[in-house]
Amino acid sequence: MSKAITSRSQDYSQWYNDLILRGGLADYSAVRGCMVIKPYGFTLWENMRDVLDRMFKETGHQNAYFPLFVPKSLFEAEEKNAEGFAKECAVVTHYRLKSDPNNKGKLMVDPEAKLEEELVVRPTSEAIIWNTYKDWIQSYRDLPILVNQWANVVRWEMRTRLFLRTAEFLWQEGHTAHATMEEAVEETRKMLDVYADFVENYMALPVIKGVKTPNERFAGAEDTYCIEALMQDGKALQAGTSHFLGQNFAKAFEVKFLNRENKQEYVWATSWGVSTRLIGALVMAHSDDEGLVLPPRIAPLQVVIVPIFKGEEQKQRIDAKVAEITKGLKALGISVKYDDSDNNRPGWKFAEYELKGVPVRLALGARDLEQNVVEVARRDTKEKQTVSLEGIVAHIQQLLADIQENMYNRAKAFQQANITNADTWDEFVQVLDGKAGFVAAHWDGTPETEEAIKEQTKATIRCIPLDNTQEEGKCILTGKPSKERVLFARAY
RNA sequence: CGGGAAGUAGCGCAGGCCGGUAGCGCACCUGGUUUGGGACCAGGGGGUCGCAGGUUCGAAUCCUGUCUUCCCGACCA
Repeated sequence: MSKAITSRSQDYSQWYNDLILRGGLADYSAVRGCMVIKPYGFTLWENMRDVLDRMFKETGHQNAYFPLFVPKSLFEAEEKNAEGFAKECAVVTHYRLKSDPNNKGKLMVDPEAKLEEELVVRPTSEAIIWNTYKDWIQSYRDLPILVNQWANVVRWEMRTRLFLRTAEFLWQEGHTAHATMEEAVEETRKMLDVYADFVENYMALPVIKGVKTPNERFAGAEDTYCIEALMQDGKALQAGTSHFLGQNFAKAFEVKFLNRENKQEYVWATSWGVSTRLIGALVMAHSDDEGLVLPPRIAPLQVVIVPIFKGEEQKQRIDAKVAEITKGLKALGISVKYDDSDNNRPGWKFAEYELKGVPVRLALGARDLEQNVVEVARRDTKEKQTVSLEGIVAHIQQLLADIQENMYNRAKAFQQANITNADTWDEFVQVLDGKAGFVAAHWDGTPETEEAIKEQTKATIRCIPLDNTQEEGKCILTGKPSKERVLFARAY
């Protein structure tokens, strides 16, 4: 393994790839656009998943599972949704292979095993789920339905990037059904808040909650809410979405319920999701030129202990002390690894665990034992401190909390410093090409203007912030009147 | 899907123009010495040269196709 990873200033994209691969999160696979998530990366995902799953359950949701395959006729029922995804769908057309008579030892698709109806590999599950909900819902007493599923989906992307955009990815998709519009809207907003809470408090990543413009809206939704995060290179990344689907799917799939007045009504719907893309966001937001920097609350490994010793006698004394510390940490639910492997020396281990983003590293040697201290290094600031072994467990617990907070504060300061107002077209372009980040500017509210700005600058409207201050202004492109600024950025 | 680059041992690369015994560094294995920021010595193992065709007495090398990855565009979470 060579020493250095590509630095951010040298090549940001390569830096990102290096971190994923060398940090042990994922690998490329033999399948185009699909990656292998390695144990270290998957543990990270599991940690994120566990927290979210708990949050979903606390807000009244239950998990269920729906098929991977969606019959084409169901898929196309909600036209806007179908059209939106049509270009990137994998389709199953046959159900059998056979030996190739012209090519010994090889297989071919059996032309006689063509499916009556093609199956779309789900790019999202609204269709199959709403087709199912039709059977679950008769009266208002059956509502609401609050269901989430953890699943894989496939979107046949032209250009893929590890975690950010892969052909297959893991996610969760919540699909809820409600008796009233108000309740569905409330659900949409509630889950957006859950996402923001999770991303900010567990991933230490500040986000802006907003609503998408019609151009950026989910296909088939009435309103798409989002949380937008800012990466270190000044590009924005959509970290989660929550959709108010109105009655679009209920109408497409004839899902009606009998209300208290004994009248048939269409059901109101929401859907919401976050994906393994969040891992990409995490990497790009916090990490540095030495490797990953992972927030303690979701890090696969929170503490690593490296022994430094001469001879077996010293090693045994260190082992005994480490066992004590480890026991104390585990009792507090802190994950810890004692790396006493003999094939690498301490310096190598230091570099390795920095690359992997382990929040806290302890180095314990004979000298430390004599003085009853230990060297504590924190990954976020790379500071090293010699700390008394008395109360070390409590110290580490506090340090993990400090790191979590510091990472959030640092990212928050970066985000705040990179939201720039622009009042003229020149200013707008200058900011985008210079410091980048979010540009808060007036827009006349038309899709045409949004499209024109996108064509000229590659910047899109990331969102209209929910808590937006209202102020009179003029559209930076057309000069037409506007009542509020919207957030533009170049985005992943 | 267009434009560029690349694929040779687990990783990073040389060899390729000019066809003729497949190499180097790191990693790995064994033994020993080591251990406070990517250790050292000695010995050793490992490769259908991405894959499939073709040219040739002979192909990592030449030709054709194909797959995968990276970078840049159009499309998207």
